[in-house]
Amino acid sequence: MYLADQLIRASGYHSFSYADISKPLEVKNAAIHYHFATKADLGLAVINQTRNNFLIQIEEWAELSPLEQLQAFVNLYMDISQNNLVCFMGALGPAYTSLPDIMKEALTQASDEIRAWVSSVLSKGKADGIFSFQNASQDQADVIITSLLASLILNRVTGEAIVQSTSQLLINNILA
Amino acid sequence: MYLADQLIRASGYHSFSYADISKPLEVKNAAIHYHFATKADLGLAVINQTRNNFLIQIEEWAELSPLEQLQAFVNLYMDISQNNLVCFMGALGPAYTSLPDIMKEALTQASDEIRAWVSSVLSKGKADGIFSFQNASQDQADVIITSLLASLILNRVTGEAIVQSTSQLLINNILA
DNA sequence: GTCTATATGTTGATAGAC
DNA sequence: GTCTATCAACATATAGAC
Repeated sequence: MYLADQLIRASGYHSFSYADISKPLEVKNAAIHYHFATKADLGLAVINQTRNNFLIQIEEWAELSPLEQLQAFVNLYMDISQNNLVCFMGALGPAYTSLPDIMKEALTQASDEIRAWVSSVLSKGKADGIFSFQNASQDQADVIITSLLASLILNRVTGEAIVQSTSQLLINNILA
Repeated sequence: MYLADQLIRASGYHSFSYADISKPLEVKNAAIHYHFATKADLGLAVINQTRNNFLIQIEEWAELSPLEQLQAFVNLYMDISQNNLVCFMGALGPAYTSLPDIMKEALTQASDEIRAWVSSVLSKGKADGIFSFQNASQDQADVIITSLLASLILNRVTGEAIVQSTSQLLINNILA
């Protein structure tokens, strides 16, 4: 599970095999199939675990200010970049059309959850007077999410710390 | 070539096979190998063709104003979204670590070219007084590029027209 | 330049013993 | 719950005829 997650975020759903998981665990691939009948089941489990982790996180952040919540969200991407990975949406999203249906559904639900939360944080911050922006909260949220997501991708392609500069800019841009 | 490009932008380098190309063309896979000895050669050709197209494009845009140039750049993403694809960087970047070395190099060079051009357009626009932003041109360019790139990804995952709203917001944000 | 034929490896997956 | 053994399908790639 943990390994599958790392492998997916390292290079995607189609780039890893049961052998990549069973070998490091010093187990046979049949053992993996016992826990996850098909590869789609494994992929789905990874998505849903990530969704669940996110829901737990934002629950823990409930008492923070909108700015602190946004900072905490950005820090998720920082952590991922330090492991030289991309986020699960960036890893699975581009191959969306080639994913099993059950993974597509879960991925779409995940995007809904993330977008709704960021949007709500921005709305609250705007109402509190800490954030200031002209556009709809959802549009502003989408700019932040998409930029962070692809910053992780460009981090690896360019070898530069793109996510560092973009995340700072994105936050500064909406500070009142 | 054209087909390989479409297939890569549809779901990535690892998701298509020689059969996906030879069948629609009503040819045998050996015929493809004649033109591209290895799959890596084919992938490299797709990247370099895209790079070349981009260099030709910005050459044609040379006489436009910085704002028009930025608009033209954004329109590239609009066109891609209408075909329900992602850009080649979004398709190949997440799988970067699993790509053949020759493709990695070309992809890194492509990112350098794109980032440098957008950054230069923003610099010119700022000098001309049409653009206004606080941060380094490269950082501002990176926010725009990453947001557009991942907007195409989220377009497909969410089924919504994310790239429409984000691109408008990104341009409005830097207008003087 | 495309074909047939084939080599060689890997994939996800299953049956049945322990 | 993990093993051995095996499967069919598919992958990339090559040799040699036309």
